[in-house]
Amino acid sequence: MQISRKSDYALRAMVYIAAWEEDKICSINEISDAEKVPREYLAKILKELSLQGLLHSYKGINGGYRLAKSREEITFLSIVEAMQGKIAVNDCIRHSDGDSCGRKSDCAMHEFWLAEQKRVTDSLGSVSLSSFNYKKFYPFAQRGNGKPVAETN
Amino acid sequence: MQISRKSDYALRAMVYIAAWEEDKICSINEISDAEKVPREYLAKILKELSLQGLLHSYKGINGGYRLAKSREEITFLSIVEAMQGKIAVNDCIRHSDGDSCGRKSDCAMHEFWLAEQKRVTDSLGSVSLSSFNYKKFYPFAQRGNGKPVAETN
DNA sequence: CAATCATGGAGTTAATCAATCCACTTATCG
DNA sequence: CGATAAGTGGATTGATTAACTCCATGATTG
Repeated sequence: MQISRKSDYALRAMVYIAAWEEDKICSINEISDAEKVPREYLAKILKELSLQGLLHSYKGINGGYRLAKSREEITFLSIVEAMQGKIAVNDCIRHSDGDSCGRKSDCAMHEFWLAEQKRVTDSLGSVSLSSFNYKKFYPFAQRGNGKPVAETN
Repeated sequence: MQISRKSDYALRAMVYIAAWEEDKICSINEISDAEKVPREYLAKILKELSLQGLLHSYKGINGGYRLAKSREEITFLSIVEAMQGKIAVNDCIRHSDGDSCGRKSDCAMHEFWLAEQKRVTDSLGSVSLSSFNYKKFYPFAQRGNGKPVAETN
């Protein structure tokens, strides 16, 4: 795998959006300012996240993004995989089309990496936008139109 | 992190060498043939592994490499880190010089990645050349000059 | 001294990451 | 209607790195 900066930006953006009440629409500028992520790059990322079904986008003035699913449904794994494709700890695992790493079934490492891989995906898959504790970092999470946020978990 | 092919080759080579009795010297050619790793590339890798103190090298005819430490002392983590440097799951962790990812202490993700990181290093650090079950893949591991191998664990 | 090994350095190729620029469209508000 | 502020799309770039490859040199042993 290796969590790319792109995934990192995506996670930060999603966590940021999730910190607000559900119907709040966050613009690219707002997020890039808050998270100190390059504006144009972030635009691509948010676009991709909506293509992947994690965000809804709104055009025009007052446009922006909001979550397309509930916070519980959006795991860190789903965000990372939306950015980088399926996670793979190494080549041996990446092309798991039977012949894995070109060493067929006699690859001494394959089984080991599979287990390692599972450990990572399980871990990233177990954290969602509702279980992640963002309140600590986003005091505004309690603001908005009065509706407190993340009461769902 | 991301386990590079280089690390993968290094692991395979180390596992191969560890499968033999302790005083057996394995040449680059032998290992590259057995593990189907590009000869010249493997040469660099083995060189580096001996610079890192994991292998001893022997020049001249009948030269090659053997383990520089006991199998218990050589963990997968130490091999991977010899190849790629300290493992880091992402940028946020990589430059952990206080200011980590440029977001100082208010980085919402830092703590999370640190835990993730620890999980990975603990895991790779818990497997050594003596605990890894290579016998399954290397029937010759019982050959050699009669001394059976890996009785140490 | 010749064969067989490791060593060292330079160079290559391809891919990928992390952007950046800019022209275009869309929606709202006054 | 028309200015404004938003997202969209495409092209392009610069830096870095991964994964080699070539080859000339030097050591060791029989």
